[in-house]
Amino acid sequence: MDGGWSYEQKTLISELIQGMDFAKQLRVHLTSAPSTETRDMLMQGILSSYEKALLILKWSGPMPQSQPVAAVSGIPESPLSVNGSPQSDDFEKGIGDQLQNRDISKKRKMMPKWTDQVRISPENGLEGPHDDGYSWRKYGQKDILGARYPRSYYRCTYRNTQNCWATKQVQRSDEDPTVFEITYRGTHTCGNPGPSVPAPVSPEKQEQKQINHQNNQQQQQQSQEMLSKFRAELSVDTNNLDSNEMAYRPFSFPSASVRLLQIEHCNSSTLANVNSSLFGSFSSPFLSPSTPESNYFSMHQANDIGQAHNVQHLESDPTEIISTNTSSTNSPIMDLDFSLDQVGIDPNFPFDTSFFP
DNA sequence: CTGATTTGACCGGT
DNA sequence: ACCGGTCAAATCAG
Repeated sequence: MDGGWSYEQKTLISELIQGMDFAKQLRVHLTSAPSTETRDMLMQGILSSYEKALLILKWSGPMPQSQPVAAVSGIPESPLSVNGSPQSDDFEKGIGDQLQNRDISKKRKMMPKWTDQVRISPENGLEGPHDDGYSWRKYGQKDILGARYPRSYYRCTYRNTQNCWATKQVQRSDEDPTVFEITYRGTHTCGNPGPSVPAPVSPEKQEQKQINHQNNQQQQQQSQEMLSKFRAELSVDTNNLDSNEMAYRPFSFPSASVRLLQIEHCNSSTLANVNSSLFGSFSSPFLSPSTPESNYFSMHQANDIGQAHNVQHLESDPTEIISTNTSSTNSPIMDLDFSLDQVGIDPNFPFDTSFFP
């Protein structure tokens, strides 16, 4: 925390340098040799370098003072944010060993949480069979006070088998039924990113179906209308894409929805985690070019990541997308206690904290 | 038959 | 006490 460079810091620097080096090589490669293998290899190198670096940052005493606010530079509208509380205590307790029921709820509470608002304009549609690669299992539905539509709860299918605690909630906006609000909580620790997985059924799709059946007739009509429109093609809103991002995108996508991604609550650790998620999502197309369901992020150039009004562009199924946290199975990166700002990582640079063996 | 969804009960936090 | 989130038995679907 003080004075000269510790071993960790040196390693950190070296990792970052290495990562940058890999990135440079990759750039060269992208412009010259289209060898997929080399590209992937370089990408792996980049990812692992950054991951190591991040880990080091985490374990070598993140916060200078007890005011994480400074690190995050403030998340104004975040209600739950910025409490300098020493959360890592319980958190790490939970991580290493078996999950005790009491800890779980605590742990969940401090899981990273972000909300993704998906709007579908009437002209647009959604084509459903989209999937972020994760498979979700619905475990509940609730009528929410003051909300016209019920909220659905999903958890990762591999919760039991792989101890993956990622969950999401889907809530249709009452004012604008074309808007779905998807709240993701926790990162996937299952190794089931599933670009290769055929994408089971999109839960929200079903929800729409279900809503059609359940709610009153007006809503039914509305929903059906929507469904059919969803099936039509989505238009791509490129308003928020900056040219950089465009250049990064290796492929075009046939349909897309515009999604507003806002990080809802976070303390510093959460924020960092979310950021890694964002990057992970963004980079996924690079890792698996064969996947048509990749996610695209357009980070809205925020000097202050804390503001985090990011826009993600993806294809299809507006209610399904995103999430994509990328955690590799034993990535303690979950609990990073720093802001990427600090280390000066270019938010535009796509990288993925996950790598699949 | 197996796995996913539904839905009322339950539980914990406020 | 209320409300949101989760559980789990019943039900459904492939």
